Amino acid sequence: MPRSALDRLAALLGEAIGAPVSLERPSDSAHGDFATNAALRLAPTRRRPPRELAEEVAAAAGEIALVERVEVAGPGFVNLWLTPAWFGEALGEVIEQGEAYGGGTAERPERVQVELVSANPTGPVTVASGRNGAFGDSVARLLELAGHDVEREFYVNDAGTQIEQFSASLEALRRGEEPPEGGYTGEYMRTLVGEQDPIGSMLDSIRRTLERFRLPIESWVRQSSLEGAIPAAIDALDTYESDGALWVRTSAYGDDKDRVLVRSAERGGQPAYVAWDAAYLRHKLERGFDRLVYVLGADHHGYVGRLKGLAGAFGHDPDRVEILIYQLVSLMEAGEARKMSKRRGDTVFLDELMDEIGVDAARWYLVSRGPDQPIEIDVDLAAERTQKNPVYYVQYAHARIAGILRNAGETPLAADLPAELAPEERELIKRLTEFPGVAAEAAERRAPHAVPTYAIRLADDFHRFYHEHRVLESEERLFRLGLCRATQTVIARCLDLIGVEAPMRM
RNA sequence: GGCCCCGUAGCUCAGCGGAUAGAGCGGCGGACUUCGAAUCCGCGCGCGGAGGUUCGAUUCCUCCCGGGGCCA
Repeated sequence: MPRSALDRLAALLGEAIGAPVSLERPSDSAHGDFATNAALRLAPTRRRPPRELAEEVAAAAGEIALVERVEVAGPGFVNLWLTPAWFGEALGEVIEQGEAYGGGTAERPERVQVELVSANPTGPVTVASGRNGAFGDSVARLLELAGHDVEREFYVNDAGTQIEQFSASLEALRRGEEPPEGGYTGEYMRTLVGEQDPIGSMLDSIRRTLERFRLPIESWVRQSSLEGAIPAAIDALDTYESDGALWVRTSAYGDDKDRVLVRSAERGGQPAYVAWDAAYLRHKLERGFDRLVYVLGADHHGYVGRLKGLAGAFGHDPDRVEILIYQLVSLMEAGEARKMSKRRGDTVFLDELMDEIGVDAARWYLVSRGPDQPIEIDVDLAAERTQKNPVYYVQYAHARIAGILRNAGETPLAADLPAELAPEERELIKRLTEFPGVAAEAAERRAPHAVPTYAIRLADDFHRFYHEHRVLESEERLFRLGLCRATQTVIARCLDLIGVEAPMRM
């Protein structure tokens, strides 16, 4: 599906040479507005010298009306310069499509469930869960933009040993005693002593925190509500008995070993954790999602094989289950690493981080690193560093544009093209045409950190344009107002994808 | 012991097998009589190490070193 003026150009070229073509923006603008390495890629399969193929690609490109100039360079690159008409078309479609620009790129829209955060209701949301939420929610937003139907779900672990520890700790506090070994000793526990329903109260707090974090949860599922569903889930699985225990044959579906579903009578005969996981997974599968996305921290990477194996053991395609793993958030204090523990209250809560640096900086910070990259938060520097957070750089570009449009008085809708485009205008428009590709790729790769990276570049191009050119008192007023509006739209979209506000003033 | 992730500039990080590897922060020096200076411009031989695959490797493969995590 052609996604933008850039993609249509690539498609045209691809058609001409009978192979897919991707257009890249060269780091050096002396190498054209866009360049393609198609000849280099094609050389091995067509058994032809790359330069020779490049000449043919160049000839084909020269036939396209929107291409102004073309050259063959280096080992076989083809560099393209585009006509003002192409720039006008590119800008026009951003203005015309507005908020829809860059959307609907999914080839096969799916019903997707994204399970995220799912923090134990035994304490406030930590920054570690904040990363889960920031990452997972941005993936969800990217999938929505691409055209998928997404539901965010929070799984409440309100049963099991953690909850027992939690309750026992509270009981001890109520009696004025110390919590048991391994119990919950965090400060926040004191506020729960008088609560009728401490779990429910904790859940309310979690709900408020996530709302403040601009993370909409469409569905909440309580683990305790699944207990009755365990027997039926077990019946539906591929299982066998051994040593008095009941096992599920996950190893037949990609897991590295089988798992105990129900412990042997000597060990209490209780369903194991895996049985709960199975009941929950079945509950998800039965709701008709095409895809189930789990967002889990690196400490849970052992779940990948288990969950996919369970899906297989239910007779479903394990590929319907997709597990996104992100590396952990660690704490630095006074130059030393600190092990975080919610039980001990030895952690930073998401609300504290938001108090300290604001919601926008927090969301930006937690999503801007790749999921495979561990995040270290230096508690001493967090507030100081945030003044330098690039989120403000991007927001400022948006506010600046808003100021110009306010002064302009009317809403510009046309992209009247001047006779000649300034270099800064060309760069900015090229950047805008990259957005649909960036968003689509970020969605496909589940890599939301590409969005802030792109947003910085876009803001950068805008600030440079702004510095060099007047908008209102210029001959190109209408065109430049259109360029501003288009830029503002795309910046706002980027910020929305990562849950950051796009301010009209700062 | 097995498995997962990471090692890129002083610091924090980008970089779907392609040209001379990029940003932000910090540092130094410049630019406001003009739509917002929270901005712009200039100053940078850094891909942990060794092999391999390839026309071409920061990117893919193997081993080693160094950090983090999970399981046993």
